[in-house]
Amino acid sequence: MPAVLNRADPRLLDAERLIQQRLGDRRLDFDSMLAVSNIYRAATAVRRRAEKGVLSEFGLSWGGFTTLWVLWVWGEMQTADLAEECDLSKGTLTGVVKTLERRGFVKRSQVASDRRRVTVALTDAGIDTIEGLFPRFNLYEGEMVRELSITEKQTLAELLRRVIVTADAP
Amino acid sequence: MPAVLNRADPRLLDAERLIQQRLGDRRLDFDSMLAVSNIYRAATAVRRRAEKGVLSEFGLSWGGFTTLWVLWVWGEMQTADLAEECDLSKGTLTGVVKTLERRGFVKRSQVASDRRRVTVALTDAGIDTIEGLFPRFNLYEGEMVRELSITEKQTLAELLRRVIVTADAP
DNA sequence: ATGATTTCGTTTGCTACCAAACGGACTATA
DNA sequence: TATAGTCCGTTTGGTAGCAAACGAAATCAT
Repeated sequence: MPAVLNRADPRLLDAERLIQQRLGDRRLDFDSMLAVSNIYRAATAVRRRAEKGVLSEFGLSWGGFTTLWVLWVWGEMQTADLAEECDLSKGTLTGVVKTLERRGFVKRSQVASDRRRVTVALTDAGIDTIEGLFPRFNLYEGEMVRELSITEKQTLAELLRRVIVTADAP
Repeated sequence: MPAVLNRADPRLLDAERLIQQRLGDRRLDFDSMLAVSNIYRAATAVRRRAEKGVLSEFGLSWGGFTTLWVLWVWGEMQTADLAEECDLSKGTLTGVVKTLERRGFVKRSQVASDRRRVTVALTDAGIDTIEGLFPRFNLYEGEMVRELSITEKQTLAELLRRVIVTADAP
């Protein structure tokens, strides 16, 4: 997990040796460690980059963008479905939607047939925003993986997909 | 980014078609989109799993664990170096260290030669914790990538490393 | 039907995270 | 040695994120 594990310098070997020393006889699964820690570091780097670049111009966080995007593609949704599709807890989604509502990007409506339920939909301003933003965001995504060939992007996505399935399994 | 993009069902095609429809004539870099969104989803899944499993038993967050781990491997460090190695802003690190200090895992010391500076070191309790925790955490890491061969783990780590370098570049 | 249970979204209390502002401590230039 | 500038870690103010508690609404069981 620390930055040093990915530097192409002798400290990497130092780090591995130090870790093994701390561990004594216990065995160390270095390949798994590096794979998992790189997933996390890549996600952090990619998210920070997006939020500082494209997203900040539109006053959106990563979660806010995701929510807007899902609503744009799928249209008006009930909050429970929206939370699942955005991979957020329902409590978190309440807050994200509240922020988006304050910014004027979405609106809530109560469902007549079941008054516990609430749907969320984009406003016109929300539609304008996501339509202006998404092409730029997609370019940014391309930038983030510009060192990878198409095949490598697909490999990366597929390997990650298998990790997601494993980690999400009950 | 939404969950549906990774389901092996016709909705994936629906999603791609819907997105393209919303985009009109603008081109869509689907491979990059899927690669980037899977990085983020995998990181979230893996982190959640760790925090609900291994880490919760020790009362640690992901960031708290990382900090403990770095201090264990490298020994006492100044906060600026620690923040960089843990990939956290200095403000965030202050909070994480504060929490770890409250739990009795680390202690701070002022540097005599420069009284602005502060070092952080593990306490005995912190050492016991990380020594008990790390082998379990490494097993968990193996679990998260158990569907991948050794070669695939290395490929994944290498592809991600290239993304990290790109995203971290100024 | 009515009481108990379940199912909604929201609220609450907490940690995490960042950027920017801050104040104390060092340093360089005069 | 002043004093202006720089460099520390901390604080502040904001969003994000979760789990658990909550109140209202629907449904189930009797």
